[in-house]
Amino acid sequence: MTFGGYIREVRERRRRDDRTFSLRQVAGRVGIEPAYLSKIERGQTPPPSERTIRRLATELDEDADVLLAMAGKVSQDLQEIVMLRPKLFADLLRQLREAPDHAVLRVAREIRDGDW
Amino acid sequence: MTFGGYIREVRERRRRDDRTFSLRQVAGRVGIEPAYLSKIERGQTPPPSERTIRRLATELDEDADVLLAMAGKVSQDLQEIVMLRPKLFADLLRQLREAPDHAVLRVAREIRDGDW
DNA sequence: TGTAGTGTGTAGTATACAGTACACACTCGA
DNA sequence: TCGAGTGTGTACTGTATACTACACACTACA
Repeated sequence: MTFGGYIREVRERRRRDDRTFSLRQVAGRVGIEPAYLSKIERGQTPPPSERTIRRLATELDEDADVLLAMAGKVSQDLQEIVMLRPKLFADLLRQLREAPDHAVLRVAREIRDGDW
Repeated sequence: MTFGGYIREVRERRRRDDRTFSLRQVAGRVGIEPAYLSKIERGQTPPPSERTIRRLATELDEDADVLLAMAGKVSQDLQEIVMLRPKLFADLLRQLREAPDHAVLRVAREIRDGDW
């Protein structure tokens, strides 16, 4: 699924029971030109900036990290986490690349439960 | 420590026992113009592309992920790992943001030992 | 003393990023 | 039927990215 196509799909779905989800009105609330959003949704222009994607996520009630991923981006705050301890997190991520979801989740849970 | 300053430091250190680590020769081997490397080392221009940073890392025998971090970047391959399962890894990284190194290391070890 | 090698100053370039601005044709309810 | 609202085509803009090209002054040593 492409970024633009997904945005269009979600927007039109929400529009069915809320008329304010027209392309023009969403663009207005997000703070971009309608023509630009139109091009984004049809994939005629690459996905917008992180800032704009975040606003779209809020507006459409979608997960920002997922939208960013579809746009080929990684959230700036996550990048900063990695950059603070690059070796540590680079190794960890490469270890976890192939690990199944449940293994990663367990890891997260263990850490959260704070048995440091 | 800035990216450029660090590169200069490492290069000059290596140069002490290997004359081929002059700015010009390193630039030549890395495939960029000497004037450009000079500006990078003095911070007169922002750090170069990931590709060029990787070559510098190889040439200077430094860790690419660490150099990239100093340059304010995160390796593309790591970004791709996150983008494949954005929610999963976004949550994990935010959980681990404050976790001490040893806790993260233990997690990595457990995963590596494959008790999925 | 000249020439090979050193670092640096200045100017310029191609490409991508992240949009704006405005006009156009269409539709649909009052 | 007309006017408000809809999506889209075209043209343009400012800024950042990632460099190249060339000339210059200095040093070192043969």
